[in-house]
Amino acid sequence: MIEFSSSDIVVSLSAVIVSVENNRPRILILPSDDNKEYASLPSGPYSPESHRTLELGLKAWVKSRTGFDLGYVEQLYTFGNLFRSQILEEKGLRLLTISYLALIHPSEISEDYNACWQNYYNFFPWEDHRKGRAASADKLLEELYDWADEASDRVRRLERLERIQFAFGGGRWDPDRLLYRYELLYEAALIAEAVRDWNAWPEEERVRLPINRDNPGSLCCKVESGIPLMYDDRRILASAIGRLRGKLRYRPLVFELLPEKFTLLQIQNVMEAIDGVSLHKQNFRRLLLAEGLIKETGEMDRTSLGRPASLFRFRKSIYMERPQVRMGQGNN
Amino acid sequence: MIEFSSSDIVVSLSAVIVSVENNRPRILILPSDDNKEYASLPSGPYSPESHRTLELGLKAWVKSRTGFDLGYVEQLYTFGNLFRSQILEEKGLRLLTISYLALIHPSEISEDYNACWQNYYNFFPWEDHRKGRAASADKLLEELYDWADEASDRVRRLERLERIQFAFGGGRWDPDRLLYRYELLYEAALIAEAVRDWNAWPEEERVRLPINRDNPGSLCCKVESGIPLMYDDRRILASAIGRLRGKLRYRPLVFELLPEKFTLLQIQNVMEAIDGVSLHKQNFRRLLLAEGLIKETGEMDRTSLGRPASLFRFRKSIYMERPQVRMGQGNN
DNA sequence: TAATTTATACTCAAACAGAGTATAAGTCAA
DNA sequence: TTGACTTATACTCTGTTTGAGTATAAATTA
Repeated sequence: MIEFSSSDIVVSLSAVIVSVENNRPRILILPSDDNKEYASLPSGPYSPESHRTLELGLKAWVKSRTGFDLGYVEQLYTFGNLFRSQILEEKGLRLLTISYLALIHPSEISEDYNACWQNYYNFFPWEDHRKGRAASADKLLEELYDWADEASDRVRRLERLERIQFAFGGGRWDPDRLLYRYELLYEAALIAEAVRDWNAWPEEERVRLPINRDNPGSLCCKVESGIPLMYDDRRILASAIGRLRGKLRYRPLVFELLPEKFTLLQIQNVMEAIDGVSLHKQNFRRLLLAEGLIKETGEMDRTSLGRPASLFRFRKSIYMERPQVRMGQGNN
Repeated sequence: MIEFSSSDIVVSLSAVIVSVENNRPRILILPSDDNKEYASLPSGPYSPESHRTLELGLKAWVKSRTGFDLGYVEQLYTFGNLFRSQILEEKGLRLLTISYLALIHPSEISEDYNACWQNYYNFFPWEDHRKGRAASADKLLEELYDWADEASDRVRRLERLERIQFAFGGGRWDPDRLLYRYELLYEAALIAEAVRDWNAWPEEERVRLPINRDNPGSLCCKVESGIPLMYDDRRILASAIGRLRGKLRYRPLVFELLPEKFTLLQIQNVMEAIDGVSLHKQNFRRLLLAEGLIKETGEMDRTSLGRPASLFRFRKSIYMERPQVRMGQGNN
């Protein structure tokens, strides 16, 4: 029926584990140790003999390594292309990685385990527009225009300009296009991994040779384009955050990142942290209340400055009826 | 580094290959032969030694088997849970399936290869609401209410009713919830596969025991709930069509299913075929023209009855700038 | 020539999104 | 105790989008 063996394939599960603390969106990483130059995403083997489903396997593995019970878990993408792990490929093995997005509820987070959380904007500094357009976004944009000018002919140049426009410029900044931006930057060799991987790729598949104009001949990334990760882990991270941002807009996932009771501002802060944009407070409030997804508890939050805010709770019962959590745009 | 072997895993690539012909949305299937009771999706091995990427592997395999060059290809989901292939599991192997959605451009379709196309509403008869709400949707809804009544307690019953409401009833029919509906029907044992798989599952994981009230004791599905497929192929199909419907709303994928030049009605017909709903013609026109994704050719279509329609062409150049292809709702 | 069919233009009202003003209810520091 | 500051919440205004419908144009066929 299926006439092949797959002993030359190694299957792993990688997880992008997200939580939000104090307006900082963070992910769990395994820090680089002496042997490794790069940090990596938590990644474990897939053991069909001990787990009925992929997701259960992932949860069990994460639990055993970090002690965290994952809340929301969603499969993202399966990577199986060549040039992902040189070590395995030298042994004639192909690495197949099934990536997951997972959210951790604040109640799960114990103080004694604070080692490996990293603000994810460390990996995508151009993505945080909460205090106005990120400076690095504009710097990268300049670099991208240089890249467009290097195109071999006019059509190709225009195509590059169009992609740049779609990713970074034009009308409104779209947080959901994170992955698209990352891939464009990679292609333009403005991402450290692109430089690192340059030699591994066959000649005809290589991205632009990164040339530092100030120091011709050297391979380097001039601008702050974030911290690199192991293998293609930063790409996986990009797809996870992009997906999270998109999904937040039409499914009530925020509550997975909020305590049992919360104020409207807390919801807004989590949304803003993840999206990297700031929202119009009054309109955000209007939308949230119109949704009917939350219910007033009658209690007040007195921990913060200013007029106390009502505490709300998520109405799980109505979860399914109203899938939309729309959002406003723009600063106050 | 990754300390495990995966010789007990078998990896396959499955494809849901879609085209639209004459207002009928179709998929490619491998018909059941003498050995098999069920038809299945085209599915091939993943051979890392011969293909650089998963997608290239899929394309090559489909090309060799069917002669089709796939246009748009998108990875969907990777299935790796237990109870997917009894045959392999008896040998101690786990089947890992990476599923894909692929679209075939009409120009690719040769007349001599017409064997294996099937209208996908044959598998989801409750999904076609182009001529008003599908009769089978209402029949299934009745069955689902019976299922809700069978719940062990009040809370569980209300939860079921809520899910039923979300899937089938309430305000507006949402074509994007196809997968959700399929999974609900499966759980309520209204899908033939649920009955077929019933014995394979461990006791505590089983879905409802399907009882035909008219003929107590027998396992059966009373209503027309579509043609079953091999393994969990119909679930894969459901996720593919659901995804296609969703994506069509915010990416200009329709053009992958249309000839080089087309009338506005042709676009609408393809959209309606895939979504299974009918749209307001004038509003659809307004939206399409506002998008700027299409350009008039100046030519007219004289092949159909009535006033000739302008022929348009897809403006690829602007592809990236305007990702949205919104749609109106409702009948004329 | 009239009935039929499809295309296309235009109107109208309700709902919604973006932006802002106004006011309430707390804290904190002088 | 007052006034500056901070946050919450209510409400307004306007332009856009959406859903639904009317009107007219341009072809075919009986």
